[in-house]
Amino acid sequence: MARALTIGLHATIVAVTGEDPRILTVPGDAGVRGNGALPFGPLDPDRHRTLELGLRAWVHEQTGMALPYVEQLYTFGDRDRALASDGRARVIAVAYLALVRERQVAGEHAASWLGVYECLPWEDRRDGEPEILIRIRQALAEWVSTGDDELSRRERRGRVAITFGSGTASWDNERVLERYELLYEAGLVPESLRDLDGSTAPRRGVARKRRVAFGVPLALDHRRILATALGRLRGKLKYRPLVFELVPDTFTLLKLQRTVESLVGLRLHKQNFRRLVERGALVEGTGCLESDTGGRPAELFRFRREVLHERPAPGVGLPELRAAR
Amino acid sequence: MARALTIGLHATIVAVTGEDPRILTVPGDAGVRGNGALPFGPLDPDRHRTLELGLRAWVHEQTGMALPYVEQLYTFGDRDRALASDGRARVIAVAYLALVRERQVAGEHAASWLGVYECLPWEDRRDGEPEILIRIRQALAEWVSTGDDELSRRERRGRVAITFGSGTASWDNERVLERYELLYEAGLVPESLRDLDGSTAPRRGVARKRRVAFGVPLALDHRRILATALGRLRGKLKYRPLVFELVPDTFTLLKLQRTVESLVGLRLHKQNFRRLVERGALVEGTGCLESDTGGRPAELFRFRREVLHERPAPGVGLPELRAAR
DNA sequence: GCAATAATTCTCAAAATGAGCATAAATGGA
DNA sequence: TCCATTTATGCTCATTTTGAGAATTATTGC
Repeated sequence: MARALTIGLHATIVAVTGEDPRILTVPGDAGVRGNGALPFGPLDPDRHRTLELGLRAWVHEQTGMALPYVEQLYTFGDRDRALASDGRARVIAVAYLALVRERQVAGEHAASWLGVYECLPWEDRRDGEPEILIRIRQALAEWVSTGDDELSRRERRGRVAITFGSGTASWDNERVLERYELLYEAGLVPESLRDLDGSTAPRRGVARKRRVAFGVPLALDHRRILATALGRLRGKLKYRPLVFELVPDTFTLLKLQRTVESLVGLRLHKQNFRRLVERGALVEGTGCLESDTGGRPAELFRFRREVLHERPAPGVGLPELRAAR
Repeated sequence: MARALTIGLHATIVAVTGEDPRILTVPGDAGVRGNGALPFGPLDPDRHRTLELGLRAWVHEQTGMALPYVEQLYTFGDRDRALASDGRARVIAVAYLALVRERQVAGEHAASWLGVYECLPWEDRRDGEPEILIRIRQALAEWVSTGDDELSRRERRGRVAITFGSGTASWDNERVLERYELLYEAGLVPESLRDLDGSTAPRRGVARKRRVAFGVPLALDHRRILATALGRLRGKLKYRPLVFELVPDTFTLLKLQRTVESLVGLRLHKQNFRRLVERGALVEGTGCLESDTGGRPAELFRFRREVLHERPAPGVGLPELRAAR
């Protein structure tokens, strides 16, 4: 009989608290769930009629949370992806992205919120280039220079330039996964070492013996899943009105902007942001005002759900997102 | 012991021949592979190091084809998705999209090309609205009117409007899957009937007893996978230079345009298409000319692979694709 | 040499984008 | 009370990007 197969259902549950994007994590078991893990559990072919229902069931069990917005993200199936896994079963992971409004976790559950940028600190450029990038660039330069031959070095240099930008070259805020995977390969992230240690067949091309390690890791390959989720979310924000899943029913335009900024990791031009949102007829004012703004009171808006039924690509939200200067 | 799990690896292999997008199909076994099927086979946890490698292995075995471009599409896991499947094992499908240049299938393999728009005829709007849409609209109108109560009818009407456009409302060429699923639910596609027949637990909400049936079906849920693939491809063409996977090394700009048009199902403005491609520095002229154009000879161009290393979002290709009038 | 057929170049108006200035409405001191 | 400060909101303006089409050029088949 061939090796057994299991399907893990994984949830990246994102909320934005204040100006911080967070994900919901469950405590780590020894080994498997080292530093906190995404909520996950195996698909039960008998109980779960669909993958998404199975995911919702596990999330509810582990965190008490019901998920209003869920979309499938990616299916991870590399043989060595679940090294820490006990037995010899091959574990495939189907990962989902869920968006919820900021809220407390019910007391009985051990789940807790973790800042996205604690895991991926180099992704937050709202205050300009974060200083950690200086050290990352240095470490990457070293990795480039330790390529075996000129060809390999050139290839490495190219990849660094595309993902992390070179000098003047620009930063593509959607390439979250590519940046993470580059760091992984360069051995600049604890997971690379961890995976190498227990592994009989080390991943191809992963550098050994490095000591620097950027960002807080998660259990297993969950930081990779998080990177996938953040990249997807950043992309989709630009053409679908997803932000509204993350803010309360009524909100000021600045609050909306801050929420978007926190996710895309960039500052936006205030007046133009407002223009976009209003031109797209995505929101409508409630007469009410929010007074504790620190200045002139701001009007409270609500999402016009109708747009979903009006325009064919209801989305936008934020087309042509670019950094404000 | 719980029910067994299997993972099927499915490939939607797209090529464009002349002005016709096609997919590669393998002959249908009795039952499981009724009208031709996408190439697929189960993941072998022992042999296949990654899902993608497993997919490539199966495709090569069944069609002799090596795949230059492959991307993961979606994972389908509904319990009733593989009704025709023999045993009681639950089959999850991981579907991939592959792009290849037009070419013959090696003789020894039974695979053959099938027109995408034979399966999804309502998706081709290059010559304006195809007439089949008249009949589809009629059938959908009937489906709307047979809703149980006013609420249900309104909801149905809304969905029809969003997906197939209502009167003046526009047609979103990316909503391929939503259109297919609507037809499925309305019982306007052979699969709905087929699935209902053998089913002990019929899908929720699927209408029974209809006789109209639009488009050529594929085995199992493969037409659903095809719809997913076409939608994804249409979306991605707009911001990534995928077309170049589908055309020969050198091509005229019109050939490039026809290839894009065939996939997006719309006509484009010739001069503007050229401007986009050239402004994006996606191509460079070879001095050579193609003479059998029927008029003035056209210059042959080639894809500038460098752009992948130059710009961060190398893509574009065709932003803001809209129908030419 | 002439009509027909396409490729290729240019124009031009309309819309969208990027950036910034100006004004309005609150607050907290002096 | 008046003023500096703070933020919301409204408006302008140069630049780019679309969308659409006219004009020009190079071949082929009579």
